Amino acid sequence: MARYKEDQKRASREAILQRASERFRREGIAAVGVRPLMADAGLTHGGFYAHFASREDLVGAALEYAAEATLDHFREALAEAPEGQKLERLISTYLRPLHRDHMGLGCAVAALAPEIARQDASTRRRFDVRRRGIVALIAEHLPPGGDADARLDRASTVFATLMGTLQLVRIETDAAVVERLVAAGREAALLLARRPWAGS
Amino acid sequence: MARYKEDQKRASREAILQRASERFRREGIAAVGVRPLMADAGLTHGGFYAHFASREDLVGAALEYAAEATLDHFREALAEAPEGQKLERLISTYLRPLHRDHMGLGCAVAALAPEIARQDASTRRRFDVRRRGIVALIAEHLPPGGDADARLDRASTVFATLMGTLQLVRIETDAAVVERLVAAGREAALLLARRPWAGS
DNA sequence: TGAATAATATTACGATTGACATATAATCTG
DNA sequence: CAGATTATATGTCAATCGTAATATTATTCA
Repeated sequence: MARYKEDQKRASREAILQRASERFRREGIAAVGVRPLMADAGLTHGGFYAHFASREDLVGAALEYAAEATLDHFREALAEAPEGQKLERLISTYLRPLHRDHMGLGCAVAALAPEIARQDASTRRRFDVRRRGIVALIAEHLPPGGDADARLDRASTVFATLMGTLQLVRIETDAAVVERLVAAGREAALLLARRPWAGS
Repeated sequence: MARYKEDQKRASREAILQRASERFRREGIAAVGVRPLMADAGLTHGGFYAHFASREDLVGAALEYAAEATLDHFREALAEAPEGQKLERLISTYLRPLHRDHMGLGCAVAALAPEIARQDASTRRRFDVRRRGIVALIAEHLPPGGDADARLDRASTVFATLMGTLQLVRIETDAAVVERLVAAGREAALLLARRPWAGS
């Protein structure tokens, strides 16, 4: 049944997705064509349509892939943090220079949010499920209290602050200002996360 | 000296910039070519290089233009607000549906932050001056107290939260979730802006 | 071994890209 | 009106785009 080494096709698809998710984040979705992408994955462009129905389809799949990778990455960072410092670790990890300087390997929302907003609703929905995963991860590590919805709402604001700060920092050209922005962003995120719940 | 109606060239340049700043925000910088852009401005593509040294040069100028327009827009919104409600008005204006639904006319940072981050440092610097203007505008309307740097730092966190929230909302496909995100974002921005200054 | 099939390569399509050289048309000076 | 000059238009360049049809290579079953 299976000609070629088994899993050959799956491995190729995985390679394409891995490269696409990285290059989309680093260079932007619109800036990366099918041909250079396939070449980067060690293939020629002709075979592309054996793996994806269209470029649009690849974009959706690559966004899923990137979000999944981001989620795994932060889950690992959380697992390594001592109990009681999970939230600080998450925030520090998100804002650290390593993350800022490698857009291609970091948070897909921070790297692509406006471009994702321009995609069709169907593509956006493919990504959105995973984005909520990141918010849920933050919600899990908020101080106890509040109902599930309130916790998700608050986690969203923490995430918005972190993501917004990271994007501002990536634009900033003055290194001293970068330091101050990061410190202020971290402090703000912690404040939002730790304030008392509803009726004090 | 002046052949053609005077200011003809200036008017053309202005038209190109106006269209470019809008289409870049709506469609993304990488997605808009010189030719369709010139056609949109009622000109043909050949004359482009009489106005700009290169596409890259246009990008920088259009980013300046967009940031300037955004700044004017929010200055007007602030002028209309009654004293003592300036800050709420700024936050509400930033997060209202009109702004969310018209990316081409809204905040250039929210529409283009990651793409701006990918530009050369020189292009980034052209934009960054204006971005700080928006932050300064927020800083002016924070509660009294704190030194100038502290006020700018705090204003940056408020802006990061607003911008991050707007981007998340633009991705979200569920209308009910959008409402909740906006409410939570507004509340968070106000909280960050109004917390007491020194210790405690 | 040879036929069947699956994965990838080759080649090509029309359309579009940024850039530029040259031609046209519109305006003012004399 | 004549002539100089300026703004825009036309046409072209190689390169690249997404997509697809077809050819080639690699693998396994009979």
